[in-house]
Amino acid sequence: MARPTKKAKAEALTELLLTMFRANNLTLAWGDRLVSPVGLTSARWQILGAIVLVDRPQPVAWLARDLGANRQNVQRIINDLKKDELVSFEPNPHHKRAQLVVLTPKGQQTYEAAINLYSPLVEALAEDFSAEDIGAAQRVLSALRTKLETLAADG
Amino acid sequence: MARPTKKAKAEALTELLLTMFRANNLTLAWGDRLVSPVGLTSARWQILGAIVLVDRPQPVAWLARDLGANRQNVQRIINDLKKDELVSFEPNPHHKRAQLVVLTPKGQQTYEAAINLYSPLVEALAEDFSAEDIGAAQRVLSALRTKLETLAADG
DNA sequence: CGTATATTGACATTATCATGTCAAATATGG
DNA sequence: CCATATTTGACATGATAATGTCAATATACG
Repeated sequence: MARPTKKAKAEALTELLLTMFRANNLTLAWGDRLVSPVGLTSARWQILGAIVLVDRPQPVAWLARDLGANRQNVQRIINDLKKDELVSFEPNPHHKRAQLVVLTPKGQQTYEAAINLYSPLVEALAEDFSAEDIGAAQRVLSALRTKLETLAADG
Repeated sequence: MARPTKKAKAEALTELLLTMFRANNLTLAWGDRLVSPVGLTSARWQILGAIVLVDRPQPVAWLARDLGANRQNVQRIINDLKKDELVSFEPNPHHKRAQLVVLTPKGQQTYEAAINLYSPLVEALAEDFSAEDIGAAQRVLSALRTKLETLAADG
């Protein structure tokens, strides 16, 4: 049959989800190895990235929401980052307890070093794919994300 | 410029990876909620699926390799599944210690119940995507997986 | 057969994640 | 202003995952 049936599409999506689980874990492991020379892990790197990406410094709970992650785990990792002097807290004029998280110079250097390790490799990796396929994959996964976020919120 | 530059593709891939992290976590959480009525979790469900998919019963270590997961964690989960009488061990003619993992009738029923919960939802979810986009996403992620598996093995 | 190597399950340890609770601080609605 | 609900960081606890080690077993190779 030319037109894909409902079931065929559902099976394809199932296969995609299983592939995503694998690719996700492999990517995290790859990231761990990649940035370990600068003392980071995938998790710490992601959190540094979240801090860099926001326009203005935010408290931990906001960063956690941005990341779609657990507030408590983000807190723990950011506390670790503070011990390593990669981030520091600065007073929040709007909230006495919820301090703002900012990168220290060391934190900025570390993040840049991670990016410098990452950039050439992701460029090489991207060579293997067409821009169209990457775009299609992005469409599917971000739509999936939106859908599941809605489901998680409502129901 | 019409032709996507190296950097543009690399940025698109980076964005895709970040989306994948989110979609992966949301999918696992969704799966946890989905199959919790039958006493499963995403992790237990995946392992049951691996047991079902293989033609012939396999020992724990082989299943772990199939899943690309930790041998020890799979062992722990399968031990839990045995306590719940969803799987049982049967003697392996080729190996005295490495027993073969098989589903019990209760395990089969539970797995089928999970599938019955899952099927209509994944069909509904698949409606939102074109078969072409799903295929493209599958191509990208499985190529990514292959690439990273190679890197992990060599490097 | 005999030896070296690899595999496997059991066990222990540590790290990471998930979840709930609490008090302080803030925001909201009268 | 007051009462209530929400947010936030701190803390505790249990679940899950990652990593290393060990003895038993199996495999490969002379």
